[in-house]
Amino acid sequence: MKRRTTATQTEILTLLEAANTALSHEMVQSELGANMDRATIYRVLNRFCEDGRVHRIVGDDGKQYFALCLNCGELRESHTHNHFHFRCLECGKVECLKHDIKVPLPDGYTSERFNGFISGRCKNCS
Amino acid sequence: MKRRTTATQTEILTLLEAANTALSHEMVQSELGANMDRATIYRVLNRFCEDGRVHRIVGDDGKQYFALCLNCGELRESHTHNHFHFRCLECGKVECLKHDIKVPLPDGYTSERFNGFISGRCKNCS
DNA sequence: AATATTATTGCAACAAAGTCGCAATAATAT
DNA sequence: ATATTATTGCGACTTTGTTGCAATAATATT
Repeated sequence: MKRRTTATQTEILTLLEAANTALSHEMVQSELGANMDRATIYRVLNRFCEDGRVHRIVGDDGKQYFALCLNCGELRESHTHNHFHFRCLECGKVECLKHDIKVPLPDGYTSERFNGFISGRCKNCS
Repeated sequence: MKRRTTATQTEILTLLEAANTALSHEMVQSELGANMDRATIYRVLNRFCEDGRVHRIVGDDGKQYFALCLNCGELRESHTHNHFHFRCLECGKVECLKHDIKVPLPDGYTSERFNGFISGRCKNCS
């Protein structure tokens, strides 16, 4: 499946770059207008994940967030996104935290996906 | 709102104790039979959370899991559940990991909820 | 430049997770 | 034994996310 460049995809990508935070489908929708199809947004974001351009975080609200994650650029190839994400309960922003976290697993356990999430109040909102 | 003891509640509590892992609504349902009402299960579990008997974790599958968390008994009063949870992608078990994790937040940020989640393969399934 | 190929889109339908209102039931208090 | 009210069960609903299928449009082919 060779990828094609489309308007929708570039718009979403540009938005993610500009945002500098992790965005939910909802945020993308409301930024890019209601004329953009919901299913398409999901498909574009999922495609970005598959291609490793974006990583997916599941929030403690059960929703999916997507981020380019500029903080962990060097690690992107290796697909280890072992950093936390912070969601401000006030303004809703979801950002990558810088530190990489190591969690000791019991013997014989192997990790496939890391999902660290903290919510609270960001600097602006506290 | 004074609490009352009911059959449903004790059943669920007993199940959580026996399980020694975190359970989703679905797991509770399938263990305790289809005759038990879905909404009731959710309400019971939410009540347990409010009462501090159980804590809620949101999985990287977007689902809620509930655990007595025997590992962190001493901490229960303080309501700080800063430990990770591990879900085996094979057998589906969700367990509390022992270690408490400290995540450094940027200046001015305050934490309200911690949700650490790792999925992979447990000892039995790898 | 015109055509063929097929990735992507838009729409509708769907599934699953979770919540809520309301009347019926059943634990506790009187 | 009765009154009070927390809990249950049912149904309806919302939100998130996915999927099938026909239409559209980006690339490859000639």
